[in-house]
Amino acid sequence: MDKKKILIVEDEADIRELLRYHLEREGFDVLEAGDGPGGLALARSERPALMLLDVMLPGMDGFDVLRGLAAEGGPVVPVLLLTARGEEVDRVVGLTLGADDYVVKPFSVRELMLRVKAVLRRQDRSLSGSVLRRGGVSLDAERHRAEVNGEPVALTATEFRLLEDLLRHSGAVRTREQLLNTVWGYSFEGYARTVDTHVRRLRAKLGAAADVIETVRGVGYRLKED
Amino acid sequence: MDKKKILIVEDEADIRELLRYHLEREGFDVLEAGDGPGGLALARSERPALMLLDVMLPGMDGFDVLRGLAAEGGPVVPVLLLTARGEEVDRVVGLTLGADDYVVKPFSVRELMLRVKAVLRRQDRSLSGSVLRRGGVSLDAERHRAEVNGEPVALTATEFRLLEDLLRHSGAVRTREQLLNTVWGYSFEGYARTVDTHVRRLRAKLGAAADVIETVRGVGYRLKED
DNA sequence: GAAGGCTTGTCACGGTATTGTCACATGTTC
DNA sequence: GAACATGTGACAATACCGTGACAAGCCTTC
Repeated sequence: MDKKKILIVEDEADIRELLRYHLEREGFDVLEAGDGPGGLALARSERPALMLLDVMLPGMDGFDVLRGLAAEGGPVVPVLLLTARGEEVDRVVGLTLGADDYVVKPFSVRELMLRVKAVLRRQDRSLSGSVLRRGGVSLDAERHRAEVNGEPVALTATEFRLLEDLLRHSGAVRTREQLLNTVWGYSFEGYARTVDTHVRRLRAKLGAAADVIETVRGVGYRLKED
Repeated sequence: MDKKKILIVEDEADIRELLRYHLEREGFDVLEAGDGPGGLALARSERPALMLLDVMLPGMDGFDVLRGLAAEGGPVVPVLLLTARGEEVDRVVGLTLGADDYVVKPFSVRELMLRVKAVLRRQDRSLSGSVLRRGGVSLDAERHRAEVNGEPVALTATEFRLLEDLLRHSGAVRTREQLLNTVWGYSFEGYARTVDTHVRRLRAKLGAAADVIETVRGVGYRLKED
């Protein structure tokens, strides 16, 4: 799972543009639909991680879209509603129909982004427990604690994210490129072999369990399977 | 155990409807009142497990209701306050007057439900009241009071909310972003390092117990585990 | 409503842990 | 052994956090 997909359903092109700009800057993949039926179709085919849904749409409005989603029964698409100010009743109906949250227009971009992340975080958390294990290594993302054979190990922020990424992809090879993108962020432009150095430091701190990180020559690194 | 009763005191019928819908879906018995006196009467006669109380009510407002409850002396009814955005002062007054928690409107339904359950859980667990503890630090949300090794400590509103958030997530790392979102609110647009300053002030006031707040370099802050 | 104190958000500074990069050593593949 | 990939040690730049200071806002008090 790389970039998360976010679907914007909004009839005003300006606002779509604005949202796309900011969402992409945050590292999301953006899909757009200008009306209800288009939005439903994309939600169905692309299964976005989140849908930003305008209530006021010509023809099939936001509520109809929500009903359409509910009618399908399949995996739920989280929805963040965009409502115009003062549409009190609307937000009530919307939340009743299964939206996860809503933002009132005109919204501050910053606030919207925060809510987007909040909804996604909730989603993530409900999916995966926060303690990762493999071999003698365990890592608690929420508490930001790492242990080797029960002994706590002090990792720096980068080392922690690196180990977390490897653990989340246990058994799969991670190329230096992939690691740079997820651990360092999409905007990092640097020496690919920086990864090597951090792997080294991580191995040193893991001590006895250093060999859980395998080198895959010519490709990248991988966490040893059980 | 039969269903728990929850009383909604709120003048807007839409919102009552919304809350009833979701609460019943979660398996609660729902009672409604459209004004303060009605709410008080129902609280008295039905002894609900929890009361969702809007602050802005015509005539007798939420605070008056809280005072009314306090005046009775009898078994306490837990209260979750619904306040409008920006009524900062209200929160403090409300918590001082004995509310257990508050939610800022416009709220996300999911968040509200989580808080409802949190308050009920707290109630179940500790008949002794909603006191959070860790190390030598104890914090009584109901009375808005904090103690270190039995000695009362005077905290400002922000310090209190900060410590409360950390205590509620004991052991988990809270990033500056998360803290800004929950302690300061989504609409706060400001310097992330404001958090640092408040942590510093909090630590200073905690004196001997200052080290219960751990710094997790590159990530955020965390409350020390036992 | 003026004065003063308290609270709060920002900022700049400085020490320090962390981080990225490089040069070179070592290892692997053919 | 050549060509290439990864490991290692060292080092300078950077990021990060704690701290002191300050101004604006707010509340209380007179």
